[in-house]
Amino acid sequence: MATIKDVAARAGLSVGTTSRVLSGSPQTSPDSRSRVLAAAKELGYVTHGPARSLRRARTDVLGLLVSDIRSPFFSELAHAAEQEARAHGYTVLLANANEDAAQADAVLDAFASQRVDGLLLSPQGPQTPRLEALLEKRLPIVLLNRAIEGVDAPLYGTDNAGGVAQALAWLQRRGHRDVAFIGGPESFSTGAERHDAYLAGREAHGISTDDDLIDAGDFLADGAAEAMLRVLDRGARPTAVFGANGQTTLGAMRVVRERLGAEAASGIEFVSFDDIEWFAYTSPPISAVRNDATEIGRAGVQGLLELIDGGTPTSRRVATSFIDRAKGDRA
Amino acid sequence: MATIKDVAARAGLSVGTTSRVLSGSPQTSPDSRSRVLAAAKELGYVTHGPARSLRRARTDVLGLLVSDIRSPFFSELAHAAEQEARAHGYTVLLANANEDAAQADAVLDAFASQRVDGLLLSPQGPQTPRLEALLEKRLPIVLLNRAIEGVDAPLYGTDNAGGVAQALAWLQRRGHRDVAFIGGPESFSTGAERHDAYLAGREAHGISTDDDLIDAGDFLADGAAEAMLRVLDRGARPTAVFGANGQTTLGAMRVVRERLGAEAASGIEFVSFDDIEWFAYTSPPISAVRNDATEIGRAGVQGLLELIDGGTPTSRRVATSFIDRAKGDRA
DNA sequence: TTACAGTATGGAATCGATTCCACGAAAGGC
DNA sequence: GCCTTTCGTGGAATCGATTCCATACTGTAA
Repeated sequence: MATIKDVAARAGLSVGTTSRVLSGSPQTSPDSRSRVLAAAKELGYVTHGPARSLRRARTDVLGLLVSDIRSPFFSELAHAAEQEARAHGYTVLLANANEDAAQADAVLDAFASQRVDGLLLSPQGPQTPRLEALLEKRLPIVLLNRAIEGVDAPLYGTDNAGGVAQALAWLQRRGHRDVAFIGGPESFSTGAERHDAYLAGREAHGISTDDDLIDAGDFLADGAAEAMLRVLDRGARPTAVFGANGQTTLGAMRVVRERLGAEAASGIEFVSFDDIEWFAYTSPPISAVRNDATEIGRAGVQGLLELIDGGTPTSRRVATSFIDRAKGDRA
Repeated sequence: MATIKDVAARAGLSVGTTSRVLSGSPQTSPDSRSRVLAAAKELGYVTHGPARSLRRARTDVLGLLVSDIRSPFFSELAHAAEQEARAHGYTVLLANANEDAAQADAVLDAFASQRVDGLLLSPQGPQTPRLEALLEKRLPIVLLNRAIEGVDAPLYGTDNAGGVAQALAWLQRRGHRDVAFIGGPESFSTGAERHDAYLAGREAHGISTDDDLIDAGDFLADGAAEAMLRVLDRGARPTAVFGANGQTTLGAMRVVRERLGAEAASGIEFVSFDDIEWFAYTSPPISAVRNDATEIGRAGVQGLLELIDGGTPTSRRVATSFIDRAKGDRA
């Protein structure tokens, strides 16, 4: 591989001048500029990133840690983040934590060792020692989607309260009174926020305040199924079910179908926080609050870059949209 | 940030010895080992990756270039690749090419500059100059899922012929004779392989060889819809439709519904190359050949690591499985 | 003509690690 | 008890870039 020394030799100039040309310094003559560029091209020279990073004390690399890139929300977010980062000359290191604190810590170590310029973090559960160490070292960090207690970093996430309000408005429009709400874990800020917003808003939207209709799972299909089962076992017979995330709605739907039969199930309307492409294809189709993962990813990178540049970006809640898939009037 | 010099000073040893301890060289005494490790811990020392990379001429970073991480196939593949890489001490740089050659070239430049130790490439279309340059520089590269003409790199991908055979067997079992096949672009090796396998196998499975039943799109829903439309416009009335990838099947299904009505559509059986989670929820449910993206990602990384170690890994086609979602007997 | 400002350049120090080399001390062989 | 390995260590060179500093040169003003 050709180094800057080779380029300098071929151009008949010093490495100093060569470096200045290659990094676009104005302190260069047109003559040396053309000679250096020609030599670089002929040799197929590519800057040695690690060497440059060593000297400049920055890597132009951002770390992105998500819990699982396979989730549509995160893959959309990762796509947007990568595009936005690239548009600003940054490259993205990707890692999955798989909801496992040990793995998250290992990743944070690797990111720290790579000397990423900043971190996009979609945290799982609580604060970890590594994270604390990085914060102390003043590594620029932004949080995506979920907050972490005790971590004072800008947060870019869904407007959970606004999303729940959209769902409540829809439930009211559809004339539902007996609505089952299947929430997520209180330990996730998303779970808590959606739950709180629902409790705070239901009465104003003409929805029963009977707490028998409310239960919570773990944001996964099976946990949600158990929660839904508990609701039905309490004798509640809702006309609509509101799942606090995509998997939750699915799990709830499965149980309703199994316990009440497909016919009864198709008389019940479902609404989900989190839209999944194929909710249009279920029967009945599921209406949903759609997260704007693209905008969250983009905003997260922008905020992080601002932080890297020494600015003080502010957290932002990105608005949701509502996808109404209900057919016809309710009887 | 603490450097190895700080650690050495604190431990009262030279940087040489300190480095040996930290990188686990056997040439160290138990005494200096414990002193160095204690000092490192106290200072919160983290190896400076770029500096290490500069000296060692390797980065322990792999580049992963996919066309779009939002596709379920790629996000599953990326997840598996990242996990496998991490298990071997590597970190993964992720980039999306968005089916855009210019963007792919920009990414390859960035990867080259970062001096990734190897490249996992899910190519779009043909060879690009950058790729050629990297191959000439003998950068270890493996291809994922699609081949590129003229590029002699190990390929880890789906067993397209085997998958088509599974679909053909199913079509035969279900007693279909008039089967519409909506293919993908011939310029993609996946499109060409699936198409060829279908043509080669249909007769032996009792399927009509009428070419009016066959058309091709661009592997996207809209292009597939147009292809399906052409088939119907030719007067063909298939009892089953075989889509050469997930989006293709969806586009075809949409057109069948729109043109023949939902009732007629539900009498037609669909089978897709590429399984998508929610094919279970469509009506009628879609049977599918499932790609083992996880295994492809894992095998790709293993092959790449072998290549990096100077070995000569061999290409591998990963077997598909078949998800039969057909209900009951056909009349 | 002399002095001075402004540019372009070469040379050298530097970033933070790894690794080669040489040296002293301890251990083993006769 | 002397000679030869072996082992641990310190010091220095090195990786490939960037950037500071000093210098040479150009052109302008007094």
